[in-house]
Amino acid sequence: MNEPPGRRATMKDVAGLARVSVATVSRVVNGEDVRSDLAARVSDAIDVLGYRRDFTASTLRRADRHSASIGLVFEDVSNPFFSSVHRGIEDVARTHGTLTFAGSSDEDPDRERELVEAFGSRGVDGLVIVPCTNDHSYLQRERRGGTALVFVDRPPRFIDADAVLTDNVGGARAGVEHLIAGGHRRIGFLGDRPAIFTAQERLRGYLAALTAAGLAEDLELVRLGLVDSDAAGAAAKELLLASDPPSAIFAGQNLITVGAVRALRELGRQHEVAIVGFDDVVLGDIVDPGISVVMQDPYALGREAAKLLFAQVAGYRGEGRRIELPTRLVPRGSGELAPAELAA
Amino acid sequence: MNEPPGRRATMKDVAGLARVSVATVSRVVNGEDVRSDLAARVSDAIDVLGYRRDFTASTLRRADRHSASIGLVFEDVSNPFFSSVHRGIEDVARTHGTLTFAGSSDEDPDRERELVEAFGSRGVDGLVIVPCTNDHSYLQRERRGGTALVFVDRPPRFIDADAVLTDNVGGARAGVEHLIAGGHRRIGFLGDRPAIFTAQERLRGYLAALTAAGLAEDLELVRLGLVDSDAAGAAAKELLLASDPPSAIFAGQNLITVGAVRALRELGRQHEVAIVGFDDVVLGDIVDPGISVVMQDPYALGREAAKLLFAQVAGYRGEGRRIELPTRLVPRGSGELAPAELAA
DNA sequence: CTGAAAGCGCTTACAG
DNA sequence: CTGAAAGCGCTTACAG
Repeated sequence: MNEPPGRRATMKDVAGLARVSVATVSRVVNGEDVRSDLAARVSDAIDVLGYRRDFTASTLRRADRHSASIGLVFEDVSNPFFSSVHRGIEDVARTHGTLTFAGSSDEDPDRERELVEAFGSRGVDGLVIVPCTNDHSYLQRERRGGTALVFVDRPPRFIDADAVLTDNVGGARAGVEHLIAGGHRRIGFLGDRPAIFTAQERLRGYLAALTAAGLAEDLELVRLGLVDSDAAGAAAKELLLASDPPSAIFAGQNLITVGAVRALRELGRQHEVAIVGFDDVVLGDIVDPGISVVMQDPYALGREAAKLLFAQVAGYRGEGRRIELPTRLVPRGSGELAPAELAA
Repeated sequence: MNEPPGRRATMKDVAGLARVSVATVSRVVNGEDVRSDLAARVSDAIDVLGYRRDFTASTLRRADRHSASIGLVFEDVSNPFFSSVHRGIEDVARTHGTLTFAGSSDEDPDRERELVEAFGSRGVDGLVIVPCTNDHSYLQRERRGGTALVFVDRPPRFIDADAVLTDNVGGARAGVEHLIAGGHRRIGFLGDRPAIFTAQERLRGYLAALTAAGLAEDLELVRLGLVDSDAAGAAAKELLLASDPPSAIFAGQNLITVGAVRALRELGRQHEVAIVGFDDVVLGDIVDPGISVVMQDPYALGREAAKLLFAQVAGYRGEGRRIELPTRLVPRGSGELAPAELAA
């Protein structure tokens, strides 16, 4: 580590060594036509000096002004759902020679705005955002500055923008209908914070399934605001230990499913109480019983969002587009347990 | 989406509206002392124009030349291990007002170098890298340019740099010794590609445990190059269906553990063959039997790496430092199954 | 404290 | 095709 950090070579240095103008160096670096002997001298000088162009400086002066970077705002980069979205975006961005900034909002609106601000001040070409704010009109400023904008997982509010979503209502409804078809009449719902769009939608799907089957909704069976696995586990226990407990549970999200499944095991009732979860969970096929889930495709969510984003960067200026990706019900055992009355 | 993307306001625009020089606007933006009436005019103009400083342009001219951005090179941003490292780095970077680029190399040396190149040309202040190349001397160029550099999960080769690693040898050894203490004499090893440092080290730990116990090593029991869960599952089956099969398995990594556990279930032998895995796996406590693991702490790996990185950014220029984080053995059932001879 | 000027590293009209 | 000059948006000596 002992070498002093020397100054990085500049185009001027290269030009001096190659005895040409900086304009010529610029042309060589950018692959424009240059007389071959000059080009050779420039290439040699570049090698000797270990020169590399400062891309951000070039962005400042270039006609397109593209930074070839985009910013991603997730709830948490380490949540498997979002990290798959991330990878989907990265793979598309790579084909556009674009690098990705990523950051976690932790569902804090201030953090979200700070990230957008920081990305914006670094001149990103676009923003992919999983919003936690209620009002997204503040993003109008980025839009006016020419920044592309796509929402993923949750839709825009008070701004017209592209969005890529999962069919949350349909997915939840299919999961709950599956339980109803299995004979269940009392089905609990464990959900995330009601402020979160996907949590609302999945609750809607749950209620729609009940209504369609002519089942009364019992708000005693609905628990919201479950922020992590532990909260979900506690809520599941409460539900099951109450009088007139549900015979089945619909879990609104991966961490909630994990918590609920743990709770069932702790009560020793994993073979009695049915459960279907939204989102796949690792090892869900190996647990006994296997965990039935409504799968969504986070990688595709990211990939589609990135495609829309780069269409904007390339010039698309139409109305906000909306893509809704389907879900898939995967029965593995836990969702196929019969209610106790029938089993007996 | 219909508004035309207007030009972004510049300092010059603000200066014009506020009837001051751009130098004064710069001073206000940077919180330096400015006469209060001028400062007020500038603030008003900033609000009216929706002005925001171009941070990258300021980096070009600023004395410190810091871009307040760093680049992360992972194997895969969506692998739960790396995404936890990512989050650990992000949380420290945030306290330094620094944004993070992230990219996936997929164990492709060319991809790794491309990412480093791209980050470097965008002037990142530092690089945190999980290398897949054999020779890291190419990073000397970044170092000379003043870029901070920290290796995480895998050590530097042919360059002296800071590194944050897990005690892979000790962790694997402890896991295998646990199986030996349970009475196992034939223990299989399922490992990742032998080119990967952590795979080598964990194999070393496995062999060290055998040697210390006076057990002969049988290369028939060692399967390497398992790139995903499916490959690991196939290798596990092969091992168990051979003549003279092992009574226990040590799995070198989270995806391998998942594949091996699936294979055991498919063979219906999950209650007969013991298994210990390196890395925790989601729901590992819920499967029957629970999956015993050697846990490492990816979040801490990221956090410590980022601390070293920012120490360099702040001026540290000493020898390469090395931090090795301990592992923790977590028995959950699968690692405590007795060998068949004893059980019978 | 304030402003005019120079300059960070680069690209781009503009002459030649 | 090549080079001198201007300028991208900003900060920083330098005079006043």
